[in-house]
Amino acid sequence: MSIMAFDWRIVEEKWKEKWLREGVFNADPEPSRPKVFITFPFPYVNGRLHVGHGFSATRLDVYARFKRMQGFNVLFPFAWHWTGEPIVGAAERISKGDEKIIRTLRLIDKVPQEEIEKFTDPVYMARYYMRENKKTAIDMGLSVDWRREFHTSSYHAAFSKFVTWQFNRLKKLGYIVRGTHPVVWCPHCQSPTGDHDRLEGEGVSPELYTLVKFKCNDVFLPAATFRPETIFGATNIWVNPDAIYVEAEVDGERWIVSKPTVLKLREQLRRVEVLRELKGSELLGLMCKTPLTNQSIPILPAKFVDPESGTGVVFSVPAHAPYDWLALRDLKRSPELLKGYGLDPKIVEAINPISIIKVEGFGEYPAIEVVDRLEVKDQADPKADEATRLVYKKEYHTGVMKENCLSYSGLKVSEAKERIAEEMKRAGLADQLYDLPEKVVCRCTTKCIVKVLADQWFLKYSDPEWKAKVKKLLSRMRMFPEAARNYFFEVVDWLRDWACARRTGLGTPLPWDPSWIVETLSDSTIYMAFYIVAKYVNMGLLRPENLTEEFFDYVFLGEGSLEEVSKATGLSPQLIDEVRREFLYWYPVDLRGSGKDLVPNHLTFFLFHHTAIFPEELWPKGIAVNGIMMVEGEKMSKSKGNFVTLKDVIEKYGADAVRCTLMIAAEDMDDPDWRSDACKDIREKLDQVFKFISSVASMPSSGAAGPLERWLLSRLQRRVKAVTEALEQLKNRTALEIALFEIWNDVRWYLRRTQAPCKEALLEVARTWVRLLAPFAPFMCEELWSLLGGEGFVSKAPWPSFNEAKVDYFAEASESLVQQVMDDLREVLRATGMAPSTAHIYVASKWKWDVYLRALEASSPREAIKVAHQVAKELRAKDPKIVQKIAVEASSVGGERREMRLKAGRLDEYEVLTSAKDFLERELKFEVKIWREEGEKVYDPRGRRFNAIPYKPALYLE
RNA sequence: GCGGGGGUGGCCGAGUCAGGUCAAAGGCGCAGGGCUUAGGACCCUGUGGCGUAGGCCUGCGUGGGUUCAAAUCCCACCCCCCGCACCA
Repeated sequence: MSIMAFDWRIVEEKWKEKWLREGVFNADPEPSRPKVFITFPFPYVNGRLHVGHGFSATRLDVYARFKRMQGFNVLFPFAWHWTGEPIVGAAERISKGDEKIIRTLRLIDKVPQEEIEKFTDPVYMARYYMRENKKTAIDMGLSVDWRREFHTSSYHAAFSKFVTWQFNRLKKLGYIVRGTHPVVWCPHCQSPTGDHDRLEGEGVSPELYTLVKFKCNDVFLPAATFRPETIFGATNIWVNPDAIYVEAEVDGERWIVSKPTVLKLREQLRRVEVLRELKGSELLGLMCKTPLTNQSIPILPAKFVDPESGTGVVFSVPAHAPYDWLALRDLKRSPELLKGYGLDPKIVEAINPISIIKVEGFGEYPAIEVVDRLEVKDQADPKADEATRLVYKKEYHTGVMKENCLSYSGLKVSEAKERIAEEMKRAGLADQLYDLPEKVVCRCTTKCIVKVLADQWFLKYSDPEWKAKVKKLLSRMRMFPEAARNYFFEVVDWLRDWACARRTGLGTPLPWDPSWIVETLSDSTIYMAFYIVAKYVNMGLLRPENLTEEFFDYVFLGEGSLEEVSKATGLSPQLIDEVRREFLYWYPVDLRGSGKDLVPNHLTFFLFHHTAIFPEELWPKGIAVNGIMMVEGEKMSKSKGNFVTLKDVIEKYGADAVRCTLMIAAEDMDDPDWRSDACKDIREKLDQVFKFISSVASMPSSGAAGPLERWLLSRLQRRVKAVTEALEQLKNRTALEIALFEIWNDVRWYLRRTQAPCKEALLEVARTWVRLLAPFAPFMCEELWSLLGGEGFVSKAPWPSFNEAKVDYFAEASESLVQQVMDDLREVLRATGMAPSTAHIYVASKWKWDVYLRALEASSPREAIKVAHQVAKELRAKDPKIVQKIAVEASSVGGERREMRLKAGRLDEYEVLTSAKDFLERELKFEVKIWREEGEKVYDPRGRRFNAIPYKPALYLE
């Protein structure tokens, strides 16, 4: 093969086929070999795989390949997620001829028109993307055992049987409960409105308001509030005089609320019967009783009261709520307005704010102070919102209830709030209502409300004992990076019950109530166990009807006896036993990895379900969390049009280049950024490596091995060690940076230094290098491995092990001296601007080395100086200034370099530099003369030689 | 608001846990030179400022502090990104 002709298209095609044909990545139990079971969350099949998938999956694939080369029996399976709504939704939109989605499919996913037409069938669409994405995964070089492939939902009978077993099990264990739950709801679509289905109000979720009930004659006015603790400061009630209110029977009690409140209450499972409508103004002037304190307060008009928000009834706390103070002030300022409503201005004049909360940095009336400070004009001024937030925040965090708050006096506001709400509700003085703090509009343009769904099925993630188990697991798992562990702990604490069934979409019916479908995140928590079963299903040895409850109980949990299970399933005991043993071989999962966006949901659910169902020894061993893919510095999205599919970039740059670009983009939880320029650069770099290594293979033998070769191989060993350590920690970026760039730099320096490259040494470098790169650029490395005469596949070649015997500190120290001298010479050239004809180099005399090496051993600079002078005295050195300099120089050396110099010991600098003389002259283009400081007849017109210190020879240029 | 992660040179990004190897790895970009018919690739040099001798000054979000010594340790503050649920 010519060294110029590296066609990655041919090479990738060739090895891809070989891997598949020979089943290189198929893995079966081998009890004598240690195993590693690595899983990637199956992708959803509503579109093509993108570079984000590529990043997460390649990271795991690199680890899988690394471990495989280390001799582990590695299983890396793959499957597809069909469960959920979006595919069905997309199919519907296509049926309706939605241009937007059709254009996206055509332009981004590049789906042929005739296929798009068939996407009106969601199952067809899922099949299409499953097929396409599998091709891409293979093209990408993922080292997958494809015999275990499957997909989810009822369209895969065997998988459905598995989920049925899982959910029956969870229910039996008491982890599934029934309950009610508030959701954002579109009254038109009659379904929950998720974030992605909204025109307005992204991120808004139902908030729980307390309804404080004020009795007015024989009816109640329930005022909605986030601040029930301020009830002690209530001076009046606000209603909007122009809004329509209703008097209604609510669960047997008579309430007055704004008209839109009726629908809200009904959707929150309240029985509401409207008795009459009335205008807000009709309520003005009536007197109400405050709960707890039983004070009489009037109902007054305020324009800021929104009938759409809460109940349209607000209680006024002018001391602590800016809006209330503003509305009150507005009334005080315009008595004529009151008269218009037939109210006596004296009522308002008599109202004074009541201070009930002590707050740091504020006086009696924080609301008034903030209104004044921000110069809020009136209740219509937008600045009133800011004032409200400010007071709320400050009082919530630092406020304490004053002595006029009954038994709540002295409590922190944050505590009082909870307790008052709770106790008033219990006493029937308050109620509750969910509402949206901001407007939410459905895609269908309908304004959303909160609906409380009754009798939903929940996974009881709130269960403290369940949480405790997960925490136990978390504290002992391997976690990459370590910072993710804390994140998980927080998520576990924060997690509430999860609605685990839905009415629509693809999926597996809930076993005990088939009108529901198991929700998409809930059917994907322990399916890694199914990879073991799937192999037998795909071989035709297991059929869906064999997969009974007894079968899974036995295979996964060891429950029941072989005979019984054999009878129940109609399978041979041998087969059942084989599956059981295979399961026990591969389980538990050693590593599962994905983006950090899956931490608060999928990855945590994965842990929950494992602790619920499996015995401790089968709980997962490790999780890897990575960052979120960016594209050219921006978040990737189909709507933005910056969506990068793996298929496209693999076709353009080749899988090896794509893999390396992704792997060098980020590690740990940092967000990788896809830049096509970077990929182009990597492509060129790989081509260059290929060219070099293939040239080594065809190089005529030459040059004997000497110090330079020892240096090269010593460096190589350091690289081996560093790459291995990085890969163990999934530090892909670090590992590839060393494997691709640092080794390249070493080789370059070697080739520059030597006039006669040594083939043996270069072959050793090449053979090692190819294996270090193989997890990252497997296609190219297979090709190179075979060019170098390597045995079998590089994918299964032994990983280079660090050979300490080849680390040569002396060679490395010598080489660093040469580099130091060259740098110093250049520095002088730069500073003086001269073009010398000769450079004289003077190496330090022996006694200076004695001083230097002793100073180098010292533990601190102070110590180094002390030791240096001591040694110098013993040696009767005359120049304390140079001794000082040696000590300072020695103590400024640290880390790896210090270790190297200590281990190298004394260098014969004269010898080293003499052998590098030709090199220096060649590089610097002037004559180089090397002298010993203590030599005779030394040419040294400026007496420079006395400045020489170890590793820093003195220089004289002329 | 709560929680998680961050702020380093033109850019990306190591270094921070165990203070001195740090004007700060590596990559990209840029500039000069070499090679070449030319361009690309490749190789060399430079890339904070100053400097006719290998040095000095300034510097790692801001302001203090500890230390012989701080990007690294302590305190306070500012800023940025990402989650916050029925959704894959």
